[in-house]
Amino acid sequence: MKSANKTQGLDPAYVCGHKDPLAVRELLTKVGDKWTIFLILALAKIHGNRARFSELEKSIPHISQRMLTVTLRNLERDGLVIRELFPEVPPRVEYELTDLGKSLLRPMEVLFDWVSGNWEAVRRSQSAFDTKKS
Amino acid sequence: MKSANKTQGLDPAYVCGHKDPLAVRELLTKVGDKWTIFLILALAKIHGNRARFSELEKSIPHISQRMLTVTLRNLERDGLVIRELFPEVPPRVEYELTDLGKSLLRPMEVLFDWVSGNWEAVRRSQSAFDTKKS
DNA sequence: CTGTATCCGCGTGGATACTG
DNA sequence: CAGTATCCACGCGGATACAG
Repeated sequence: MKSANKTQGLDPAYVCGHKDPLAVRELLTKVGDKWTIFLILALAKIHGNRARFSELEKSIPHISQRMLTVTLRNLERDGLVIRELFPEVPPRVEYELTDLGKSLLRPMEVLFDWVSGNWEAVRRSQSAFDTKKS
Repeated sequence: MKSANKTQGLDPAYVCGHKDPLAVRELLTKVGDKWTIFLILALAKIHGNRARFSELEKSIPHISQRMLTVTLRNLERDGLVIRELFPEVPPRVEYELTDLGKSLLRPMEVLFDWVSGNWEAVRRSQSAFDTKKS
């Protein structure tokens, strides 16, 4: 199958050395989405892997109702959260992280912590770069 | 690891409990970008935190020349990579991860590994979801 | 309270052509 | 080789209105 795709002794496409590179890239795009990250983290920490729609909305400043709904639907479809509807008046809906969703928690936290700890350094670098260019 | 819990019991906006929530969200969007992730990982592994333009292009299937250039410029501006031009004919340009860039390596790998290890489970969940809905 | 539906402006990014 | 410059199609996502 892959007999002669060596350039200098290493696979040039090693990063995508998967059965389905497109699927990997697609999923990577999804889990890297800012609303997805905020949602996973919020869902985990508000009470403990479980929260209702309105709580999530309050916990994630500036997210539109549309994006909250859309992102939650995608997470449900991807098997990362479970949606539970309580037929009350007024209606109540709770979302809970699945085991798969919980397993994504660590990667999200790691990424979020890096951003939290380094955004100021990045900002300084940007300023220096822009100054040098002007 | 639970760095965001520096606030009292239950801050509804704990996720954005930073001096500049907008900056954090913005940077999170950038480091979550698929081309950024592939680029950081490729840069680190081709030879060892250093590679030239054409090598990166080969290592990241389907990336356009434009996006490679744009992403590299942003990474340089953010202080994650350093660009070094060798005035030869033909010209040669090498990019190298800075210390800040290297510190982002682990988060990227963690996220990438999760995707690599779970995209099939996600795909199955999607199929089940779609079947149930149709 | 928890959505769904529609409109639509705007940024993202591919394709293409050209340059030092 | 390593870009830069344009054009422009497309989808993301905000705003708004409405519903169960």
